[in-house]
Amino acid sequence: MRTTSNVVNRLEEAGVKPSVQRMAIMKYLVDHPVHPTVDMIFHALFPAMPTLSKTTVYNTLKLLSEEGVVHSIDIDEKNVRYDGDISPHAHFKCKGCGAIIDLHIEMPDNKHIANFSDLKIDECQLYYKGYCKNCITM
Amino acid sequence: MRTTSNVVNRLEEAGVKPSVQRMAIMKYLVDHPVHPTVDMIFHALFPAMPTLSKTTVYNTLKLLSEEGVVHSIDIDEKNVRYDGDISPHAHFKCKGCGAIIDLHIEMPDNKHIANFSDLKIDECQLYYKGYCKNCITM
DNA sequence: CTTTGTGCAAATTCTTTGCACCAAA
DNA sequence: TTTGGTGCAAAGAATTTGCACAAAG
Repeated sequence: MRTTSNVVNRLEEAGVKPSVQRMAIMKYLVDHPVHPTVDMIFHALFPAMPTLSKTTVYNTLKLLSEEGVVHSIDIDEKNVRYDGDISPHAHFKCKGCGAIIDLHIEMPDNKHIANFSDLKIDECQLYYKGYCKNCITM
Repeated sequence: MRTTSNVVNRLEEAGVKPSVQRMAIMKYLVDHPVHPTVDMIFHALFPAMPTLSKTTVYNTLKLLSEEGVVHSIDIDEKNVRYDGDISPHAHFKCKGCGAIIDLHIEMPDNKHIANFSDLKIDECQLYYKGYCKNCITM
């Protein structure tokens, strides 16, 4: 299957051993670009993997985001969200339904901040909040 | 005192009754633009206000941010930060010392997203992470 | 009085930790 | 074996909730 080999590659390239659990979590993220929470991932995988523990999901996502294989997203005050798409893009959160949507717009240029040269910037997150199509009318 | 009357004005303009506690919290935010957590605010005010409860700090900040008097900042995974400066600006978080610094740079133009016209955007947050001057060398 | 704000204590929720067991090299 | 991964149960930390009391008009 296409995704599976991609997933193995992405893990191995980052020096992460592709265990069954790690591959399942990574594959889930790639196949479900909805920026799921730990809980969502756990409940999605549990039926097919009844020995999976939430601790492992936490451990894995922590490892993967430290290694840069996935991104963690703090757009939601309540839970951390995870994104398997690490290309630069912004996010929009609907305050009505809670959905988090990718915005593939141009990200701000870090050179703008060359002035603030006493900072070493290595991450940038751009978040928008408002209401999506379905929630505007309500 | 300058700040106090400003604080009263900002609360009243938003239709928030200026109780002693609310004024103290608002004044603290304006006078200490370090994007404090609930806990920091509580511990700063408690000595002079021994009956203050953390619940009231939570209640007040929730109310103030709902009314747009302050901004809540999700740059830190662990605790929500609050900002009394509601002018548009970006934030930088040092991954070394944890400091959160204002970046008064131009914010991205929402018109860029006019294409995504099926979204009603009413908030924008721009976060940078990295290392500050003092933490780069370590 | 009546409404609104405050604050204690308990409950909830998300996340981390300690430790024992399992698996792969 | 030895190292690293997994998972349970417990701990920890941040925030919310329920309810009684206090304050203000």
